[in-house]
Amino acid sequence: MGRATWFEADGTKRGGWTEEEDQKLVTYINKYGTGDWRFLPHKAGLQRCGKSCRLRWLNYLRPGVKKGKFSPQEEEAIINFQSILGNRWAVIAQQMPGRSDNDIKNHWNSCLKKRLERSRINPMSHQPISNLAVYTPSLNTDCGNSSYSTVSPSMGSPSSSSSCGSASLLNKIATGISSRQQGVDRIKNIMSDSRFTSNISQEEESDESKKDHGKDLASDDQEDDFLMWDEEKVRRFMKEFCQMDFETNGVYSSSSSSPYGVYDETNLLDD
DNA sequence: AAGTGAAGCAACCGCGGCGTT
DNA sequence: CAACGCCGCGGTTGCTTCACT
Repeated sequence: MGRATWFEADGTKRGGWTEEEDQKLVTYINKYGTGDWRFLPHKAGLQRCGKSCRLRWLNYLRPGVKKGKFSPQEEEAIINFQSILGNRWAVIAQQMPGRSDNDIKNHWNSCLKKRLERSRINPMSHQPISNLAVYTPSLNTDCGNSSYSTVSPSMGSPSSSSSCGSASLLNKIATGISSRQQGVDRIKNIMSDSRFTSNISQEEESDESKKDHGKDLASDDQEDDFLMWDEEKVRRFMKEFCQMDFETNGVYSSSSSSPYGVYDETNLLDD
């Protein structure tokens, strides 16, 4: 599979990788490590750009990278994480050892997203699709559960964003703002749960006692913090999140055998 | 058996963040 | 503090394979 190979004007090779190239890259990295991607291709004897080498290594050649089909548990986990974190594939990948962000992203875009849509669940909001929500975004008056309702207010008038005529821009707006805002909204709900609030706030208190926080966990400041969470913080959150029961909006089941999360997608996975 | 569309996978592109100068 | 360059990330594209008609 993959793309046909071709050469740029400067002699850089593009497209699909050969076994020989893979071998060269693996041999070099095993010996010298990744280091500076700029010079790595030249040193490894490859006519590739550093970016291409990096991608190939991270998504395919890196030790421990898991190939093949996603298990139902993994799919469940992806849906779970996506509902909370949005399209932050790198963060999601960190929670799923062996899977690359590219792999997860591909699987979401090519399979899981469509599966949710077939089941009439909005893959952005993870809420059941209603005709009202789909066709009348500007009429949505609920408290931000729909992606549309989160896009419009923060971006000015809906017409201003759609009038640019760029599907790519609209996608960006939708995924960047709505999914993250959706995540923030959900996080706020979760954080308002006393169990979570007490657990996390205690840890925050001890971890960062030097800092003069004193902020409410559900405040706007906390939203901004959430958007910048590092791996450790996300991991901690996911740990808490996965231990919790949700009866809030019917999206989550009260229990799950999954090691990853609690999203009830049984009927979807059987699809 | 041939045609066609969907699904899956690999890789490229462009942008934003961050470190360095 | 602005300019620059590199890296990482997310979106998108292109190719192959598979399933169905």
